[in-house]
Amino acid sequence: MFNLPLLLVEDEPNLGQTLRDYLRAKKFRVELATTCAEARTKFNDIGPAVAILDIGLPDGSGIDLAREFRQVRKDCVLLFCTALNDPGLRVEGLELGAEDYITKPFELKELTLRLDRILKSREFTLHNPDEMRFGKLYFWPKRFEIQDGTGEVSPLSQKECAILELFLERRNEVVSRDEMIESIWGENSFPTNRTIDNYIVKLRKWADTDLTGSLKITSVRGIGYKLELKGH
Amino acid sequence: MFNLPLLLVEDEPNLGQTLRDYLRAKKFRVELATTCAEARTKFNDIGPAVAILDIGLPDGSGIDLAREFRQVRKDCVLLFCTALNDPGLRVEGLELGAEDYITKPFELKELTLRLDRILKSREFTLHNPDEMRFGKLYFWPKRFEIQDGTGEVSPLSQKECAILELFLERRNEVVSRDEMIESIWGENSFPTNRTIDNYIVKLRKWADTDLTGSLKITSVRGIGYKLELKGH
DNA sequence: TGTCTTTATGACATTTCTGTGACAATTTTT
DNA sequence: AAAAATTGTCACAGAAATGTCATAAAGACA
Repeated sequence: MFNLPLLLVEDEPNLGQTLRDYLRAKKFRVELATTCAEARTKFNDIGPAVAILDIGLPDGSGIDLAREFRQVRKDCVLLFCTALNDPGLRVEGLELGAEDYITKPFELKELTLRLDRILKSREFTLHNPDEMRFGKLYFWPKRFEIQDGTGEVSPLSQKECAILELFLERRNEVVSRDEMIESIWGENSFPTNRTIDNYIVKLRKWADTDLTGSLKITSVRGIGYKLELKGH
Repeated sequence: MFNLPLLLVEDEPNLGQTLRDYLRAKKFRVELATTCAEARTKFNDIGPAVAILDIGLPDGSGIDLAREFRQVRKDCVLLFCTALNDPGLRVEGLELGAEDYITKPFELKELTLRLDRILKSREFTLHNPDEMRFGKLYFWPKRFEIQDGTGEVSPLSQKECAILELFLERRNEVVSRDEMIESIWGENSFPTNRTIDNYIVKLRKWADTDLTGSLKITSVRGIGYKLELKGH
């Protein structure tokens, strides 16, 4: 149903894994991190639409983490969950734009009820973001525009847009040709492989301008392509 | 600004009055009740858009109260605030459709932050403005007039107005032909593509007078048009 | 009624997109 | 090492969408 990327940051292994499994059963694409450092890496990997953050982490505070995430991805749903029932902290979290703040102990059901409520109200926004960012690439789907690593903004055609959106929704994952065709051309249309390759050529023009060379469209022979950010 | 009717149910006099004053300062029309009985009366009196309920009341539970209110007024925003940090109760409250659940102690700021967030998501802020501005373009929808980059004011026809309004509501975003037709002509009318193109021609006459050339109507092939302000 | 505006449409030139083939480069298989 | 399969890239042509003008129908207004 959803398949939204979700980052779960929780240092207590037991709780973390329980939550992860539970959220996966709820059809989220969950990555679990146990430290701030790991959280940063995985944040860049999956570009989560939702982040559930423990506040007390071994190498830092979830609040600081949230602040960083906010800068990168404005529309990411932030949710704190912590044992500290400290009014000051709660205010700080909410001022940061956190969607919610759950105090331990809580029941799994409470978490999902709160999540459901948030997601319901933001369903449209989550699936129609104004801006998508990946490395130095900025993409504005509603504007049909992209900004490459050099800062130049260029218009995109309908198809270019659709393909780029696919790649950014599934960043770092391989998207097969069949999936592209089905989701963009529809089942009744059968473009040549060359057609897709050509759009890849075009998209590479933008991706390659990330001068660090960390953003790449890689071909996976016989399957399809992936847009990946290396070196994090 | 808001002046929304709000029912506050809190039996502790000190906290109740503080909250009431604070919320009044925030431009809510607040009624304070200290018992379930009083709450029922005042609920019927003011028909609140928001109800903030303490759970532990002298003559009953805020949860039961909420259940009654829900039946009468489905769209009322319910917000529990209580000293009991009981996961079971929280779940019960949220299942009832409560918008949020605050645990004491909390800061006033937290309450308003949460309120703001809820109200924002319900978009109480919608209104139709007298004046819309974009770049050097001024548009007065109620007067059917536009002022272009040269300062000249011109009258607009009904359709010109409607289309311009759409563009200004969604500035910088692509508006599809279908959206325009649906929102302006209605679903039963099927104007030719040429029809829309021609209105675009007319609107461009105004947009192009922004001599800096930063205001433009751009076509996105196969989709529609966008009115964009470049260089900002 | 006659004039003026609004609205819708058609004709035609122009632009842009899109898909494809040709061929080179690369990887895999034999 | 050669052959086969896949992918990278370019250029091109047909198709489709758009830009623009002229024009006709339908109202509005005096």
